[in-house]
Order: sequence, then structure tokens, then C-alpha cells
Amino acid sequence: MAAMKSRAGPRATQPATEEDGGLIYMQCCGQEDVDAQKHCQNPVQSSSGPGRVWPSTAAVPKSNPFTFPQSSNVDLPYRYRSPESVEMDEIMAAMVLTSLSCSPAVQSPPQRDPLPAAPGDMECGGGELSDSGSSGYWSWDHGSVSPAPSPSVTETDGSVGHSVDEGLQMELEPGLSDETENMRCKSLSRGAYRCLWPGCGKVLTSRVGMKRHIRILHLGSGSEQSHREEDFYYTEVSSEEQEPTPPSPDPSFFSGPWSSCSSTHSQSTHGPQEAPPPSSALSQSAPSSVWQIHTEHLYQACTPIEVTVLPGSPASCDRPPPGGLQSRPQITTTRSRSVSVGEQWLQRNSAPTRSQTMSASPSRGHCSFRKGRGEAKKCRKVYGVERRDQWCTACRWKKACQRFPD
DNA sequence: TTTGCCGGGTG
DNA sequence: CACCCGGCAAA
Ligand SMILES: [Zn+2]
Repeated sequence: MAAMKSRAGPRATQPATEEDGGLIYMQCCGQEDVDAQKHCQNPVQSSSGPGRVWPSTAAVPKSNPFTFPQSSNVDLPYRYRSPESVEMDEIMAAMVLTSLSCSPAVQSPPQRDPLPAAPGDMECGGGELSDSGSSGYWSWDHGSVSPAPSPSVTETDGSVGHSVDEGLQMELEPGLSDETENMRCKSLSRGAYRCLWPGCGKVLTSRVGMKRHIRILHLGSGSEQSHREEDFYYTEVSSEEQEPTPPSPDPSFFSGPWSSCSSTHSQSTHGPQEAPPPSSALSQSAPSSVWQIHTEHLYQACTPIEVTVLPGSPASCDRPPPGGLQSRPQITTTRSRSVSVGEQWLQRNSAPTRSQTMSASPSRGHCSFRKGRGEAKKCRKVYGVERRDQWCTACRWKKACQRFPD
């Protein structure tokens, strides 16, 4: 009875602004421990509580870290069936990948702001393959498995002197040109090349690939003296139609794109995709409830957050080197996508190195300083007064936020 | 005004 | 203890 009260309590008190949050959103978000944990009781009413989950995630068919389609031109056939949708995916993937990898890139000591304001460096190039290598926690990592994006095309014909053209041959070159590589980041998928040869409508992602295709198949491999010829037999198609900002009332930046990003994409089997998720009406919820409940407990049970400094790094905060939580990403990928901020604080929080080595306990250090006001957005702001059930426990109790500490 | 949360209350 | 809220200060 007590348990029921606790759960139902807040919920009932709620103004119930939710249109009709009575449905069970959590579908397949986390079929493992998540389910078990949150499922403790109230099987039906788990929706309103922490059980709520971002729909985007729910739609994901837990395939796997989805390998980049731009791998090579092997995916030509399937790509041709529905260039629109597939391309969308790629775009999304590219964007996401870029944004993710670009920021927390290498290992700069004080990097904290995931915004590569300055374009033109090694963000794209470096990130392209280090997206997962360096920052393993960012879930989907395929880089470790398939490092070579499109070897066949680019290299196979390496002997040919196609250096004149556009210089776009840097398919896997780690960034050398300025704008070129920058462009590549986006056109990596968006820019497709279609063969104009009568009867052939092949679409390739890479220019060189297209050239090669034309040269080999149409112009004839034998006489490879027509470098410029190929240019006339293919055209550059670019289908961009995805709006920059998805109509999502949620404060979280992603979630909109995410859903579609992973929804389609049938790389495992083949063509007939699984039809897009019908969850388009209302799309907002908690991205992942795992961490949430984790936190909640954290506040209650893990209160004794003493020093526990590591004997090596007294520094304020340093990220856990890629190695501790290495095996995790693979699994996490299943329902990978989490939040934006949520994930951040999570990983930050997960590290035990979060202490004030200085004033550990001089004598009584309890001076009642008003502690100004943290600048970090707290649960309240992030989730809003409505959806209060997603706040961390502390916030709900009007205590110092535990999820987004200062 | 909103937001964060301390201090105090209740069961 | 968990849970909630009045009310204050900062933004
Ligand atoms: Zn909070």
C-alpha cells in the first residue's frame, strides 16, 4: 500500500496536464534491466511514472550500431529503391555523428562545450573515425569494427590519375582540404551521384565511385583515357528536405531526428523496410529511464557522497579514460540514444572523481553560504513543471538537484 | 516573474 | 526515514 501511495501520490496531485499520458509508452526501450527495475510493481500504471520513455527510442528496432551506409558502393541496389528515405537516414547519421564526434574530440583537457564554433580543422576528419574510438560512451560505435569507410572505390582505382578533377578523392583521407573536407562531412551522404547513362540510373555516394562506375561499365574499362568524360555522364543529386528544427515541443535538441534516424534503415536484411513508426503525433518523454531511476536512488541511497578521491588525480574533474566502460557501449547501443544533457551528467557523474579535494573536512566546513545559484539547468527547467515526474527525486522534493549538480 | 532549494513539517 | 511544501533569495 505504501508503495502504491508513493507512486500514485505525485501523479494524482499532478494537474494532469498531459493530454493523455495513460498509454504505455515504454515499449522496447530497454528490455533488460530497465524493464525489470521499473517494473517492480504497478504493471499498468507505470506510464506516468518514471516508466515514460522517449518514443523515439521506442521505435528503434534494436538492431545494432547501424553501420554507416556510406561504407562503399555495395549498397547501391538497395539505395536506389528509395533514395529519399535512405538518404534522410544518412543525413541524420552524418549530422549526428558530426555533432557528436566533432566536439568531444580528442582529449583536450578542458573541453566542455560541444560546439565546434570554428569550422575547418580536424573535427570532421578526425571525428569520422574517432567518433567512437575516443569517446566510447557515445554509444553507437562502429568505427572500431569497420575502420575503412570505402576502400574499394577509392583505393582500387588509386592508380588512375584522377587528381585533376575536383579533388574529392579524399574519401578516407583524414581531412586535408579546408572546405572540401568540411563539405564532405555533409555531402558524405547528402551528395549523391547518379549515373546518367541511358538505361542506367545508378546512384553512388562518392564521386570517384561514380566515375569509376561510368568508366568501367559504360565507357569501357579498356580505354581509360577519358577522365573528363565521366563527368558528363553523371549528375550530382542532392535531396535535402529535412527541416533543421523538428517540430518537437521537447527541450531536448535531438529526439526528433533520432527517431527517424534509426527507424528506417534496413541494412541487415534488405529492401522492404519496416514502415516508419506511427509515433508522430506526440513525441516527447524521457529518453531513457534507466539513468533516471538510477539517479533517484542515487539521491536517496547514495547520499554519503564523500570524497573518495583517487590517489592519482586530484584535479577537479577529468573524464574517465576510454577503457573503464568500454564494454558497455555495445549493449547500450540497443536503445542507445539517451538524452543530451542527461547523458552528459550521467557519464560525468559516473566517474567517482567528483569531489572537492580542498575542503574535504577542515574541521566543520558547514558554513551556510547561500550558494548563489547554479547556472546549470535543473530538472525543473529541463523537463518543465509538467512532467514533473521526470525530475530527479531531489528536485521533486525541492531539494538540491542531484541530477544536474553544479 | 520564475527557478532553485533550505528549513521545517507530516506520516 | 520518505515525502512534501512554505517561503526566501537569486536570476
Ligand atoms: Zn534535479
